[in-house]
Amino acid sequence: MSNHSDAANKKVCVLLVDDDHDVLGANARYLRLNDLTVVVADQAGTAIERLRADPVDIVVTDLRMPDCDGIEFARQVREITPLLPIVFFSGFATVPEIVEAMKLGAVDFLEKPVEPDHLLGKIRSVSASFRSAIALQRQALDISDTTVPLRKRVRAYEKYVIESCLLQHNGRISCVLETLDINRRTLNEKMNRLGIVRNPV
Amino acid sequence: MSNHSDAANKKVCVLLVDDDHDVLGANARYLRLNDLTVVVADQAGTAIERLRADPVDIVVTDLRMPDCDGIEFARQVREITPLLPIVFFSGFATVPEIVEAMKLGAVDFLEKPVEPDHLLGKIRSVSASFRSAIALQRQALDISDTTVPLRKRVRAYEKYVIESCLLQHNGRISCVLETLDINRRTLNEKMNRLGIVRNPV
DNA sequence: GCGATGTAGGCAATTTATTGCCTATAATCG
DNA sequence: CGATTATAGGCAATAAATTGCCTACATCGC
Repeated sequence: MSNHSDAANKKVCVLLVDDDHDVLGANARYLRLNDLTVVVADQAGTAIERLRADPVDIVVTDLRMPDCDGIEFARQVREITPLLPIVFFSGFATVPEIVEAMKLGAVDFLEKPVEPDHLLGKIRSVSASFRSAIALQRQALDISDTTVPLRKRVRAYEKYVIESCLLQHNGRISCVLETLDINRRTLNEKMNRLGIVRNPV
Repeated sequence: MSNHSDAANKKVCVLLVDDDHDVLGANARYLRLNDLTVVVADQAGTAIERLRADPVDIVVTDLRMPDCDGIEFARQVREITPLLPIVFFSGFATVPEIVEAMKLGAVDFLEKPVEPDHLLGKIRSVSASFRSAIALQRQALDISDTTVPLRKRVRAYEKYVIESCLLQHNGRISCVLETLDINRRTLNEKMNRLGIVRNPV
């Protein structure tokens, strides 16, 4: 679908999550008309599956979902892809929810109802300007108040470092070995353990 | 006094901005009792003056102020000190306000009324993470040129997480154990390995 | 003083991670 | 085609981290 190998004419691929089927359908249609690839899901579980199945460039999700709250969903997304930009929208959001979402690296927070056109603009600007140092920094440095095992945090951090490094060197393992000053066998083991997928260069 | 190390001796300096004099006074008193230096201001203009006059380590401000809104204030702060951590609090904040505040680099957003104790914990954790943030940033996020071993990065990150957590819970080991979901012996070992000093509570 | 609480650390068993050696599999080049 | 390069992974030795058990020490309230 969204083949990452050809940067020039690659379509931006959006994972759109909303439990309201009408809104979901309408937005998806509008985005597709505007030359985006759209993967839809009407709940968090499905969205995570889709995410595992197919790499996307940005996640746009409702904060309120029937099967799982958006913050928890964002955490799961972060475990799979620590770098993926997430845009939230919601009709009723509390202050801690918004703050937590932003800390989890949300790039924006829209209020319902979301204008399709506004959404499109947001997606375009985000996918264009993503990879701001601040976003990465926040994500890596954030310490939340909640109970998150140190083990888990360290794993997430390690994954993030390795993935960033991979991205930076276009998936060239030998460069990562050198940059991170690490034994090849160790890197292999870590990537397996952390579930880092090797995308073909 | 004499039982503190050099690093611990340096008091954290807080710029506290609130137009409610009673709350301002009460919070300032509480923070001072807990060994922080507090500079107060009851409006944005004065706060900016204070900021220019005297370097502070963290700004804690109301979002609503008589002479200027908090977002505009944060912009002015950013012009003077682009990296200074800002914590907002407010009773009525809109979604765009919170999002904008977080984008301007707010490190947190508290809801009024703010518990003095909660505020203290927040300030300590923020100033701690900020202190190590620069070092960590160099090691962890400056992926580009230098070869920084993954090992070293992970160590720095672990140290940073533990230290922040310690500060956030005012040095109470048992809380850290719970928050980080870690065995006591393991934490002890890690702290020794990473050279984390236990400052007396 | 005495017991309760919170903490540190020695020791040793166990688990987990690292890594060298060797082989295998693609892909690419000449 | 064969040689070269880049990579993955099995196996096993070794190194390091985790953690339970036990002891010790300080502090605090009674």
